[in-house]
Amino acid sequence: MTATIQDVARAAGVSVGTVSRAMNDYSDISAKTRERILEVAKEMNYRPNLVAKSLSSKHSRSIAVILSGFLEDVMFNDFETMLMKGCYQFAIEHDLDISMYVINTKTQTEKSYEQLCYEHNIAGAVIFGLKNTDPYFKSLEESNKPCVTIDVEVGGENVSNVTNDHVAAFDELTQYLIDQGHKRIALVSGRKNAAVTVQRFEGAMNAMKRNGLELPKEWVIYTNFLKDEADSEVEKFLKEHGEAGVTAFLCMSDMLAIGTIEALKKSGYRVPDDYSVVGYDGIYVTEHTDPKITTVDQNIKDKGYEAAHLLYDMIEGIRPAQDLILPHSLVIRDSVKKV
Amino acid sequence: MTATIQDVARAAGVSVGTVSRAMNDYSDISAKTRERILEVAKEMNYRPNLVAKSLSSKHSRSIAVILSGFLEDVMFNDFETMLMKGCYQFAIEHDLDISMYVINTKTQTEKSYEQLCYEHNIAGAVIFGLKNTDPYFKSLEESNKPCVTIDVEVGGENVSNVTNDHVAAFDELTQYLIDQGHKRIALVSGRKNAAVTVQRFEGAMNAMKRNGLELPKEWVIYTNFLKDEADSEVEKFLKEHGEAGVTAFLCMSDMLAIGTIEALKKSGYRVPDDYSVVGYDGIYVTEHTDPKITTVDQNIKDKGYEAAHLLYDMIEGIRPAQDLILPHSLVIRDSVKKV
DNA sequence: CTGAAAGCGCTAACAC
DNA sequence: GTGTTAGCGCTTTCAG
Repeated sequence: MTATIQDVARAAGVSVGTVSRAMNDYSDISAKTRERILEVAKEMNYRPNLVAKSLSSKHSRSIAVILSGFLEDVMFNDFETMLMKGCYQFAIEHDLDISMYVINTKTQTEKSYEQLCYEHNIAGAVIFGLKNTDPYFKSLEESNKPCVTIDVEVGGENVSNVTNDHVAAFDELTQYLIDQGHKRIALVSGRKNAAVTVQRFEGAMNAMKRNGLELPKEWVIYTNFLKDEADSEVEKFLKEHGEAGVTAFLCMSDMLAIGTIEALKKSGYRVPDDYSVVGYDGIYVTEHTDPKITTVDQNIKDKGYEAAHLLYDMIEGIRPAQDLILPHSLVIRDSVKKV
Repeated sequence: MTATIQDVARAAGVSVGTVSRAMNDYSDISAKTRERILEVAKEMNYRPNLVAKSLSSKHSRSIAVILSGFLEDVMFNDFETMLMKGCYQFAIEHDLDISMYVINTKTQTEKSYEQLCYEHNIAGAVIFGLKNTDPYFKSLEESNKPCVTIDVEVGGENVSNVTNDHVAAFDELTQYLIDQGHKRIALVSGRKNAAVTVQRFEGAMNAMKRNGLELPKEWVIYTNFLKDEADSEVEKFLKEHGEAGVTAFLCMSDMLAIGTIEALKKSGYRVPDDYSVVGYDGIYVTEHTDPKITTVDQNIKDKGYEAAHLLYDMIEGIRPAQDLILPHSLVIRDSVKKV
């Protein structure tokens, strides 16, 4: 069995209180005793029980990454993984305890965010994958525990949002396509009412209008951000609109771009020779597809890192809840042809 | 603030002990009071504090997924994600609390597995990504907390291993390639001393020898299981050995197969027309690459599920530590040409 | 500076 | 059946 604070106190010939003071680097203890206790603790391989610690102190150095829809979604891609990496990176650098929990629409109704935090003595969480139809969406607003959402604006005293200027970014991406001479552009869209979809749509429209272009309804291809859907829907689109249709596909995510490219290849077309395709997100694989995909890089890992950072600052009272808009950058690669 | 057991007791006009009995569904309590207490608890939105619970009861319904190398490895692919999904799936179905922790070589030296469990009052863990050079590798053996490793045999009273018969599976895969008429086969290998590499190598050799084939040293391409390495190494290989070389690439993982195909395409070859390629693992993307990759499906999600299952049974004393060998299946798709 | 003691929220004997 | 009470391992007053 692992040594407890009692064991260390006994071995060092001091009280548990003193050991606690030594372990937590308090000032009201003589350097000499601290040294000695630390020595003894090390020898005994003592590790404070985090659980007891947080129970007793009522505040914890534990944060969480909460994933919504992890088990439901067919695919979980680089995006979420990179975001997690960023969070874990920050946590490890700052000696925070971090763990990942999974929720779904059902568990959200059973247990509020605050209760989840309370159950595990978690100081706060970064939440991914929340849909605007999820129960948490409203309950977060009244939460006393700080949290940071990604790309989804919830509102409330204790909730921050880390995002990008998706409107501007998608505008840039669209403009790039236009600058390359594309006038007839299909939009491969994500879930109709998702916040990110709405923003990106707005960006696309801004660019199109500015350039006097139109986006007919039938050129908008809706998906739930799933690659396979892009694949099948684009295939269908090609059959319906044929060669005379568009010259480029503007995709709301990289996964959709990958699906689109698959559909195009399957139908016997070459990218970018026959059709140009652009993605959005900047996930790892876009650098390794054929062709390499032109996309908007969201610096996803940084996004995770900054989300954890902001959460930490909120917990410590350093920064208030806020919307953090991170920079993005257009990454030009090989999936667009100048026409 | 969230209600405590005290609050519920007071509101229901009973003692905390009784509330505890009601909440935990003990038998020595009248149905009537139980009902009433549950009612009150529900109304108050009471949720027991798991932390206090495990601290007091000394056993917890919390398990963990521990990832080694999550932050170091350039890529974290479908494989680990599917494994996690399986674990979380089991946990959720069985009302276990599950969370994910990340370790690396450094943190492994600072804190043993047992200490990590102790710190968080975790009953046990499924551990992924352990390298045979990692500090945990030895320390797990003496652990009192049960754990389940994936594809890596550690040994010890409390450690199980969930794996596949990689020797047989890789033998089958190789045999398939041979059956399709391939005699000159390059092996795209993983990390030289990794357990999985050794096993797969053995499988390949078994099949080759049985068929009177040779595997010259220069046809073995070593990587660290990274796609990009496969890409660059295979490209190099093609330059060195040219057209007259091999007719097929036998890859130790799907990611390596993807990298290999990329290299082949980049060098102007078609798959499977010019070269055949097979992968191993059965990750999601192999179904959606161009061409679809012939591979060995490990049923990765099941693997995660069964790992969590076994862990649970070990914790509950239902099953002892053991090596669980799960079935695999050859999935024939489009990346191999009959020659 | 250090020890003693109360208490975090809960469980698990032990009484009655 | 139910209440009472002693901890679980730790932090944090409060004395001295």
